[in-house]
Parts: sequence; C-alpha cells; structure tokens
Amino acid sequence: MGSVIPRPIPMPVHNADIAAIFEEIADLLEIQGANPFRVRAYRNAARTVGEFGRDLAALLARGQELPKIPGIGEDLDRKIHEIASTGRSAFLERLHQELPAAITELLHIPGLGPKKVKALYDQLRVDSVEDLRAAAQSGKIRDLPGFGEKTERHILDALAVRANETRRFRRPVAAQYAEALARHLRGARGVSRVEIAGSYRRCRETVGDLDLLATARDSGPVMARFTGYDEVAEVLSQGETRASVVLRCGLQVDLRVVAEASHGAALAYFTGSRAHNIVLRKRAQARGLKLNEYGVFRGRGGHEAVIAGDTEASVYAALGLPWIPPELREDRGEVEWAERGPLPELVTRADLKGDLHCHTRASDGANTIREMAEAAWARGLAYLAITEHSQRLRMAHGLDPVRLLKQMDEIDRINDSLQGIVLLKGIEVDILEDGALDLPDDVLGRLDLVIGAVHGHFDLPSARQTARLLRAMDHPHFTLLAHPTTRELDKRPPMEADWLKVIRHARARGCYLELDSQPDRLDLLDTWCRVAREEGVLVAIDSDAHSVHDFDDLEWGVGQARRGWLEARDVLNSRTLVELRPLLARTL
DNA sequence: GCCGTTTTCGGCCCGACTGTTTTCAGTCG
Repeated sequence: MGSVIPRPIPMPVHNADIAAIFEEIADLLEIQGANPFRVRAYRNAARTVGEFGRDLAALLARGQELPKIPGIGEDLDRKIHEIASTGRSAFLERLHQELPAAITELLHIPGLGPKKVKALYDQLRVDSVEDLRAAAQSGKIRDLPGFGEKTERHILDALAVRANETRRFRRPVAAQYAEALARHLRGARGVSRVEIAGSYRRCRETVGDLDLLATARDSGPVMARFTGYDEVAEVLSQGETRASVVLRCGLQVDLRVVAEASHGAALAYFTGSRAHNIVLRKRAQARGLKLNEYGVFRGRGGHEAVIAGDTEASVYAALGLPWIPPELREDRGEVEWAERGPLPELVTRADLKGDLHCHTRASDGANTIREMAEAAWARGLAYLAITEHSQRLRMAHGLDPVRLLKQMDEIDRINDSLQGIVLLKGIEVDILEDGALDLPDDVLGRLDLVIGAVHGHFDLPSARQTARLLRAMDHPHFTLLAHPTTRELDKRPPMEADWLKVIRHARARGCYLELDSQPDRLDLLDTWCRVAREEGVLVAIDSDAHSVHDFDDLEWGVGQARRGWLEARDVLNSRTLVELRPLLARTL
C-alpha cells in the first residue's frame, strides 16, 4: 500500500490562539519601535479576546457576526476573521520576515525591554536566548552604548534563574507567605497598616508576585524590616518608598510605603488590575482630574488640590462610581456596570449553607462519614452530600451498586443520630466516553443527587466531548456536573467543548454546574461562572473534600465565584435544605 | 490601532528605581 499524504486538517482555533498571535505581533512591533499606542491596541485586544466568554472562531464558523468588543475596530476585526479561518496571520508572517521569530522570548528576560532587545539584535545579531548567553559570557554586551557591566551581569543572573522557570504560586500557598510577612511588617515602628494588594487581593487562582502596601509616617523602619526579613533571599531594588525582594521560596514581593492620606489611592492602584487602573485614569482625565497612587487631584502644575485618596471609596466616588470589589477589577465591563446600576452583591463564604460534594474512606477519602459530617457542621454547614466515586474508578476504590446501597443505609443510620447537620445521599458517578453513566438507573434514582464527572478521555474532539456531556445531562437522574472543564493547574488544560452549549443544556434540563474549590481545580473557571449566571444556571460551590481539613478550601472556591460575578442567589448551595430539596428533583 | 457630550485627527495612564549617564532613557509595575 502506497503512503497516504495526509491533507492538512485545520486545527480548531480558540480565543487563546488569536490572543497569542496578537501578543506576538505586539512584541515584534514594540521591538521595531512602532507607535506604542498601536502596540497597546494589540495587547489590549489579546487580553480581551483571550478572556472573551464565547469562542469567536466557533461563532464565525456558524456564520454569525462578531459581537462588538471594545478595543476591536475594523482592522482587528478583519484579523480575527483571518486567524479564525486559517489559523494564521499574514501580517505576523510579514513581521517574521523582518525579525526572527525567537527574538520575542528575549523580552521575557527581566531587565530587557524592546529597546535593549533591538540594540542587541542590531549590533550583535542576538536573536535567541542561546545567543544572548554567549554574548554575555564573552563580555561583548558591556561595551554596547546604553549597556554596562552591571547590565551584562544581570542578564547572566536572569538566565541562570530562568533555568528553574519563573512559576506562579497557587493562592493558598501565596497566602501562607503573604500573611506571615504582613504580620511581620505590622510590627515595624510607625506602621499603621499593612495590606496585601495585587492579584492576591483580586483572588486570582495563582499569583506571580505579592504586592504589599504599608501605611506609615516614615518609610525607613518598615523598609528596613522588609529587606531584613529572614526569608528574604535577595533584594532586587530598594528606594525610599518602594522595594522589591525575592523570598527563599522564589516568590517576589514588592512593598510600597505611603502616607495615611494616600492609603486608599495606593490600595486601589496596587490592587489593579492594570487594565482596570487604566480605565479609571482615563475616566479621571475625562473629568479634568488626575489619578495616581497618591490620590485624585484637580488642577495643574503647582496648583494641584487633592480631592480624594484616604479610602478606596473616596477615590471611586471622586470618579462618580461606587466602590468596586477587587474581584471585579479586571476591565471586564465592571466600570460601565458600576455606572449604570448596582454591581452584583458578591457571594460570601457565609452564604454557603451546605456542601454537595465530598468523599469518605469508602472511596478515596481519609475520614469516616461521621467525621466528615462533624467537620462540616463545625464550619457552619447545615447539610453535606456524601458523593463517592463510582465503580469505574478502581484506583479510587469506586463504589459498585452493592456498596453504594450499603452506604445509603449507613447514611440513614448516621442521620438519625446527627444534630445540626443533615447528610444527603449522592454519588460522583463517572461520565463514560459515550456519555452514559457508570451506575444503573434504578440505583441512581434512589439518591438525593447525582453528580456526574469526567475522569478520563479528556482529549476527545470538541464536538464529541460536547455530545458526551449533553447526553450525560439528558439522563433523568443527573443533577450536577462536577469540575466541568477538568482542568488542573500546571497539569491539565481545560477540556475542549462548546461550553456555552453545555451551559444552555444545563438550563434546559434543569441541572447545575459545579465550582470545585480544590486549589488546583477551581473549576468552573471565572469567565464561565459569569456566563452561567447570565444564562440562569445555578452554580454549586463545593469543597470536593477528601478529608476533614478540605472544607476550608471553600474559601478559594468563593473567591473564584466572586471573580465570576456570582451572587448568593446564583449559587445552588446558598439555599437552605428546605429550599434545596425541590431544586434537586429533576422535572425536565 | 482605537476612538469621539472637546475632536474623523490627534490624542491615547502615571510614577519609582536602576544604570549609564552627567540630565535621562529604559524598564517595570
């Protein structure tokens, strides 16, 4: 048989692919010294497209128009069409003829920006990390104009660090370092408060660095206490009001010290996001005001008068806005919303009345049913669903019908003797490759709720994955889709599926989506939480606890839900047990 | 490249720190 020449199959193009192309165009234009605002237009477009809730290529493939997206004009609209249909951009390919493709990786080395990268390329033909290392090691860089011995050494240092990869820290891990350091700084003389700002305060699932803000009359003592902290491995920079260090764990921490009168403006500024800050500043400018980390000012030159800055609320008020919760500050339309009407009253941990997903020793958990019930009760929960794995997950000791029926009897007995908390009978049943469920109907029908979950075949083509999930939801006893996209941070990307279709199907079938609070899952993702809310599908914020300690993870899930604009009423387990029961009964 | 209750052209967020300079450009957040 002759060899078959495979025809190129067009890869599905996702918003992230379009964003990556725009980001690369921005990098190359910046190195070429293009108009910085043109560069920014591409970067903004990359961010907005990357975060956009609907898959743009899929939209276009169905013959629909692109929705109006702020920052996407005629030209970028055309480029999105091109990338969506071909997976490529002719403009990017033209740029690649002018500059080597690998050169953009040089921009990611700390200390090297577009100007220096351009100089290295023009004068030493450096166009890759390997070239850069060779040039630095042979001492050629120090003689370039604008460079020097220190720059050369910093490049070598950065390349050495790069070998162990700059990593982001999970929020709970960052929390341990952040809280301890903040406590340490609060002990400095003259410090009235220390707060953790940045992406940490915005409840991002991971943080790249920590931003601490201290309020003090005199910055000296707190600066000294910061750089002298015994976990500091290196001081990157240190001035009067600002310093950066790297902790031994590799986490970078930036500290800013401001006066009491600037506390609110500085807290807003260092909480970000950068895109949100830019929107606020433009808004200030449009009102004849100036906003910076010291306050809101009216007037110019030597006649500036401060009109706000001591609290965040005063800053927002000066711009004609209500205070916006940090979790919403991503430039995803929050300022427009704040202007037009009330912002959502975001769900809090205290709103959660129960938890619909946990495991015990019967499958892969560490504790008994009673221990889990008591731990949940101690954390203020009034109901808890026991949801073991099903038989297919042999490794997790999944339950077959016989063991499940036995456990249901056991739950009945324990419920009789429990005070203050009620156990619900459930299962985390495997959704098989074809969308069938891993246990027989008559058994599933006897449970209070059925959580369906994908634990294998993660990489089916999008259409098949979607069909699999829809079929599972069609099952008459299906209640809740667990960790819907199955992503695990640093381990497994979200599955490919038509999530809008999945969400709408959940709505049509009267079932729900889960936000799994485990720190490396935090799945449903924030942007899809928001779509679920808009589509009227309730989200259950569950711990997926495998031990009594894991109920504390609910805090991380709530943070993610807040980033997804969820209010208590959008959350299934904000209901009391009496309100919940009818919602668990499938009627559609 | 985008955008318009000042504008279809001319704007586009702001400040700290470092290193290489000798008054400031580049980088970063």
